[in-house]
Amino acid sequence: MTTNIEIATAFEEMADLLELSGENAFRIRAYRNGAKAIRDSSESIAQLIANGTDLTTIDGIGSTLAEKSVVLVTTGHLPQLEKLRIEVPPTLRDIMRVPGVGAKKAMRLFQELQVVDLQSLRAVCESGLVAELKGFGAKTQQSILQNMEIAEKAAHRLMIDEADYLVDQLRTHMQTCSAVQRLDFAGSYRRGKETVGDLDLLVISENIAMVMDHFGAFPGVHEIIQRGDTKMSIRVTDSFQVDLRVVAENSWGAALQYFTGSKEHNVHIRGLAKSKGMKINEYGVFDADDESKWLAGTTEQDVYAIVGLPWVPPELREDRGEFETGKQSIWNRLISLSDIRGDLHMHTVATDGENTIEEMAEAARSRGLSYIAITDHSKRVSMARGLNEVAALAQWAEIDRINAKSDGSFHIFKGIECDILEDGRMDLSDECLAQADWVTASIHYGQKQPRDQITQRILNAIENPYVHAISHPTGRLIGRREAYDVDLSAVIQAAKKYRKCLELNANPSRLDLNDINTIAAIDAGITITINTDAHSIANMDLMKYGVIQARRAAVLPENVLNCKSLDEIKRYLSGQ
DNA sequence: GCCGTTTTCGGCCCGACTGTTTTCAGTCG
Repeated sequence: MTTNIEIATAFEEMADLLELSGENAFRIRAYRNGAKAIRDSSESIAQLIANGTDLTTIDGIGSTLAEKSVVLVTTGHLPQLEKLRIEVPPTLRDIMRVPGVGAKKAMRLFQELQVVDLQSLRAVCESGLVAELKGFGAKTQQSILQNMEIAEKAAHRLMIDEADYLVDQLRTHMQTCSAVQRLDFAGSYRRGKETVGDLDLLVISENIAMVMDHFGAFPGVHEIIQRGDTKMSIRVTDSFQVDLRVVAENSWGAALQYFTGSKEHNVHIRGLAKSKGMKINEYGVFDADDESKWLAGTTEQDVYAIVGLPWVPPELREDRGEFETGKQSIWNRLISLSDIRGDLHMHTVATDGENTIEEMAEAARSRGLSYIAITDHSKRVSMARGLNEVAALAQWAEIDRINAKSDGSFHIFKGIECDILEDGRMDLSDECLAQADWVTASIHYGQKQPRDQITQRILNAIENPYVHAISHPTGRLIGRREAYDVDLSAVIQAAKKYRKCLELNANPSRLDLNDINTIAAIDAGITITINTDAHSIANMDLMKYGVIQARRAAVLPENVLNCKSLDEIKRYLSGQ
């Protein structure tokens, strides 16, 4: 079955190839918008088509893209795309990824120097032919050569915890500059995206030169890409770009709003302003008829208020419905880290963890939690010395002894991360699982199985009366491994029917469920868990990344099982 | 190509920086 990602990818390629052909810019944008709408859709487009749903009801999909979607899903081919691929070499898209080379330059390089890919681009740069092209010049040729490495490394993005580390370093460095009056990080980092392609640093200062000098002296700086009157960009190690923007005090809110994005969110809000006779840029909100008339911009709240919106939490600024009235009343109740009362997925030295049960419990207690579940691996995960029935029962007996010594303010639940075997059975017997307080089921092996088989395995686990939750339900590892081919809507429906939980795994390399799948789960009325899957005490600090991901799906505390108090969750687990 | 509380045509977000120009095009975010 054609996935949403496959359809979106086809439309994105259409957009790129149309852009190379010099098509109308708005037509290109329509393809990109359509691709985003499909990528962001929590429902399977192929399924919608199979159900006979009219795709033009999706915002951004008109009659043309709807028809092309149907053709692609039903035949597996998109004739227009295949025709474009003949007219324009698809490998020119790689050239467009070189910073400084867009569609126009790429197409001229192709037409005048027969450049078709990065390799031939390098050749014509090194032979000096590019510098002789009208409008290119020696500097352009030189910068293309320098930037090719970045394109060859293929869009290196930082995971959210790596970005966090870099932000800390930059913040510490910039705070020692006396000219900095205020600073914050905007962009996708502020929106809490699971990976970050660059960082946007915003500063208020009256001495721009001093701030820029200080920025350029950041110890990790690799190269200064550009430096203008208000904007400067550096590259830090591993080709990662950091942008600095220095703004005046009364533009702070407008600039923070502008640079937080997303691009789609900003396009939407500026269109909204325009329809109300106003213009928004990074300096403020202005009267469209008299642009000298400044209306707002000191705070983000002011910017949103003047176009008739409440302040939008950054995590929700993706143009996924945040402008619709009716969705906004819950924003002040979005989940935050302090709502988390427990952690229901973690490992100990009994399998592949680094700490003992008591150490994990003490670490959780010191982080303000009132309960944990110890969920070591089951025997199938032999690499981690997974527990068999006897070992599991022994561990639970030990947990009973530890709990018996407790004053009752903190509780350790007897849990297991039980493998869902390749043949669809659970790794431990029902008799054993029945004695656990908490069973979370996972797939670790047979991840390449076909869709029906993988889906059926997870459905089996959901139907098992002793299983409470499914861990990392799609198995993806960000940047390393794709999700397994699972029919998640079937999983969600089953979880709904059997009142089971789905996990949002907070580990930054998992964050699984992702934001879109979490939206789908919450919309279906599923209770999720947000767990660290900690293999050490230090890993318990990863909870915040799961919470950020949940906020991106507008999750409220009542949607999350481990936001329940200890008494509440005891009642829940005893089935009352 | 999409869209509509200015609705079936005529719009579609906006500005900084660079390199190449001699007033601007291309790229980027």
